[in-house]
Amino acid sequence: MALQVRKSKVALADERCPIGTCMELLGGAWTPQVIWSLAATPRRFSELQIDMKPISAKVLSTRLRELEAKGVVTRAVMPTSPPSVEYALTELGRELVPAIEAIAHVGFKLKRQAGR
Amino acid sequence: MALQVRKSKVALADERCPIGTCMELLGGAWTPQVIWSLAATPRRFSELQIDMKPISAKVLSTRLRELEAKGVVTRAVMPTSPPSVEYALTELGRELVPAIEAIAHVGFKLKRQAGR
DNA sequence: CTGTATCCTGTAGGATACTG
DNA sequence: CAGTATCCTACAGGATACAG
Repeated sequence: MALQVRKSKVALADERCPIGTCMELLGGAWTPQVIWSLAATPRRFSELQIDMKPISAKVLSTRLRELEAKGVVTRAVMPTSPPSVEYALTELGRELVPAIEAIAHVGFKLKRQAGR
Repeated sequence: MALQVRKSKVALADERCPIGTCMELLGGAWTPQVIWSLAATPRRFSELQIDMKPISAKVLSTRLRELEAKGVVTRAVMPTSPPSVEYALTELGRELVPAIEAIAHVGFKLKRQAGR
């Protein structure tokens, strides 16, 4: 599975469409799931990997770096041995949660209707 | 700009994550914007092109076909000359609107904060 | 007006292997 | 544990041209 967001010649964040502005943040494969996982509680790298089973380390790493660069998540290295790293949502990240929840809500509803 | 959704070996709609289920519907470049445009009122092909200025006819067409196949939009050919076609959201499509609105809301908020 | 058919390209992201 | 480095491929989607 994968979700990509590609920039085109025209900015995703068109002046007239606020959707692009937000999609820039939650675009990219697994991004909504990452935020969803972090919404409940801060998590470590390996925990996120487990949350999203088939995600590759590379992609998870990439996503986390992107989100960190965008100010959506924070990365905190715990001085333990072996080292562990905690990722958490920033305030900006929390603003995205309602949107993710709306998406998850629809998904949940669809799955219920879909059969089981 | 562009938004892609790619299927991987693992179903996007994982049993444990409802997000994938919903993202399957609004994945793909421009898909959220298409639904957003149709949310207000049914629209014709060329109107949608105008709404999303830089979208190519091919992609818009592709998106609309996908959404139609998924039961998100309906396509109605009006027997006029020249022919015009009206696209509208189905009931399923309307279920997606709150999620899109949540996304748009965040986007709008971010843009306001972002400067102007 | 409403598309469809081609062609072409970048790039996202999966696999795998390796590091501190 | 928490990544990074490569390599590789599929495929999304942009342009363009044409069609009913």
